Amino acid sequence: MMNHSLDRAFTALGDPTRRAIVERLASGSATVSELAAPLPMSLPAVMLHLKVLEESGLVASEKKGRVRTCRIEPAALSLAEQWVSDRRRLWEARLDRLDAFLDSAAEETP
Amino acid sequence: MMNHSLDRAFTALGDPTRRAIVERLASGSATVSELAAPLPMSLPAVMLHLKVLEESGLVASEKKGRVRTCRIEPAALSLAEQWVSDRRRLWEARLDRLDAFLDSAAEETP
DNA sequence: AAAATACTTAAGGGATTGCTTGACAATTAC
DNA sequence: GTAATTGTCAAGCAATCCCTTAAGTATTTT
Repeated sequence: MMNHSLDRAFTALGDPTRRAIVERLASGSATVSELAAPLPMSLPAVMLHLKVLEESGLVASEKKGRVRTCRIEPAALSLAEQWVSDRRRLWEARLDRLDAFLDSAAEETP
Repeated sequence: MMNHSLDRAFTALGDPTRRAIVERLASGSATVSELAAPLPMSLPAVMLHLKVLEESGLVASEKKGRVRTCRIEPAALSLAEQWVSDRRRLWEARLDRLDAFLDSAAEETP
């Protein structure tokens, strides 16, 4: 499965500026200017980051008048979260089985 | 907090080859050659991906004789998972509060 | 000791990323 | 209607990324 949307989601989250944007949006919607205000870069640069976030599906936005308001898209976050969670659980299940094996082996040769 | 380790973890997971490696390792440790076998690229290329994964903390490895064996490092996976989870929950809690507000508002003007 | 195996390092090249500045809408306020 | 606000587009540039091939090193195997 050539999962393009996970590519984009994880790559988007790999940049500290974009994570800061997601962090800010997690506590409520915000306009482009509001998002840009605390960031140490030009407005066009922030726009580019927002574009990446939108293409990844992590963020959505609507323009009303001259103001664009952005919000989290929880489904995409959930997808990324799930991928990591599934792999970690699979690995940990393996470890559990190994522990169980070692324990039973120890019982047999006390 | 300038979270460098999350940068590396998410960026690492943003590449499909590296996700394929993590996927493979989730179901058990493997040598470099075993990891490289199904991948459509040269061995040195795979080594570079492994280097990125190790620097991100997602994967660890040990060399015994001439064979390097790689394994998942669940703590780093957990960290990434947690970051996404926390933001999603924060956002969803907001949505819940909004629903509650709309419900109570509807009760007051029936 | 020679050959095969398993990995590693180095050099380089083409594509992508993350910014910048400058110019240009489109909308709202005065 | 003029000016301020808010966002967008375009060109360009330095750094990084992902891969290649070629040439090693270290460890078995025969």
